[in-house]
Amino acid sequence: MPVSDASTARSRRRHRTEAAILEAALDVFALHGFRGATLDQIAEGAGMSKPNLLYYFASKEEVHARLLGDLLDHWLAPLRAIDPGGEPVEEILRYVRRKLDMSRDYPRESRLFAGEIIAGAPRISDFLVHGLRPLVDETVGLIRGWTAAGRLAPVDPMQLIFSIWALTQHHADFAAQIAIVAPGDRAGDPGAFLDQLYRRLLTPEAAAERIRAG
Amino acid sequence: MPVSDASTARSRRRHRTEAAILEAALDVFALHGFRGATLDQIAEGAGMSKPNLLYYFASKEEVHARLLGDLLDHWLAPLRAIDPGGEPVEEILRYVRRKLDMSRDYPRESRLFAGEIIAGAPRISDFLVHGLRPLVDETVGLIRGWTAAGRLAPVDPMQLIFSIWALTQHHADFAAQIAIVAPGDRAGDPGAFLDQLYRRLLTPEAAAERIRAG
DNA sequence: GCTGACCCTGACCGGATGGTCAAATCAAGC
DNA sequence: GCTTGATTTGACCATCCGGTCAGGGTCAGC
Repeated sequence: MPVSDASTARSRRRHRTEAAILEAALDVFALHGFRGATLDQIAEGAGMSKPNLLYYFASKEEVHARLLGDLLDHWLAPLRAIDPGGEPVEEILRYVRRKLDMSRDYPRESRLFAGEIIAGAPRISDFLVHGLRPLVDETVGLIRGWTAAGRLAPVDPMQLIFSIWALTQHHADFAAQIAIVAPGDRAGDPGAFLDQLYRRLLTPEAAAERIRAG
Repeated sequence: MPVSDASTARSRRRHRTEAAILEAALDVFALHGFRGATLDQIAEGAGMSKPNLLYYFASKEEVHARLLGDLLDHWLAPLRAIDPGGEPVEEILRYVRRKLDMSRDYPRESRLFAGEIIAGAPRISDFLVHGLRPLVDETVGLIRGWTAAGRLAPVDPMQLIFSIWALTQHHADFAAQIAIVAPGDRAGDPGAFLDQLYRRLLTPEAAAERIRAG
């Protein structure tokens, strides 16, 4: 197992170095966007020289593409996790919670994505067209079905999805603003608020009355 | 009135040139952020040479600062327009509508602001601290009063304000994503959706009944 | 048609930026 | 300890960037 061992040890080492580069690159790209980021800054953040960084990644674009690729894999998971067989309101609330968790746990990824969209999505339009759109279409159909069955209050499904994206990503993308306007504990709990908001919006009238009567 | 005429004619001409520069600069800054924007690109967009641009503005920072200054004046207006003497739900819905109108009519300004926040708000923290925060605090107090008087369903006021910002700005900041995921008429009407959403959330009657139901 | 202030630009500068290269260093197998 | 391939970097390059400067054009007032 000499060759195999050596190769895996090397590959592990290589993997760690790449991870350090991607980590530093995420900081810089999330803060300044693709054009505003510099390889020198990324290399410094990763604790190495610029030529060494370019030994692991062929170009600035490649680093950026790798980050986006890794990110977009995660991006669709919460949408996919919606269970068509579940209770509609609870399924959507679960989706909201997952999205909010992602914003809390991966704020830089969220900002990277936001920056890319603001810049006109030049590098991720393929993902949006062939990855996100079909899944959204599917989910829109699912929501329409739920609404038609009276298990969900009648809402515009597309707008509903957009609203969830907006409300959850906001906490990551605009963290700097939130930290200034509502420093410390004054911000309240986004999770509880969103739960309340979507429960009120989505609970069908019949169910609401049943609860009222119950 | 020779001198006066000449001076106003010149000032008018100067004003037009500055406007052309700011117009082009808004395009570029909104798309690529401060660091990603270049003076050459702005000058080309404004149809002039870079040195001429720098004849009107001393530096890249000055162009950017001017854009932000002009923008931030507009930014607070909708919040200020909330009438403490009005009907709570309608006042907040009016605020939502105004914010949504701004996102529709000034999407580049919205993206400029968003990019600045994502970048850590290095150039607008003063505005956030001394302009936005006090006004938000005031509005939070107003909402608390309304809630205490039973004229508004009990909601976290700060979270309510954040949600309005998120939901309205989203349509400008993420326009590229929306255009791809829901091209053409499939997007529905954001105004109607937000109206429905906030009416359900804020109308106190619903809250009372929900509490009754326990 | 001369003057003087304003407007505009080509050429240029110093420094940053993405990327290359040859040489030095390191780690692992013998 | 020697070899070999993977890793790392200082020096360098072409280009771009923000900004300067000297000079030329424009135009209103005389």
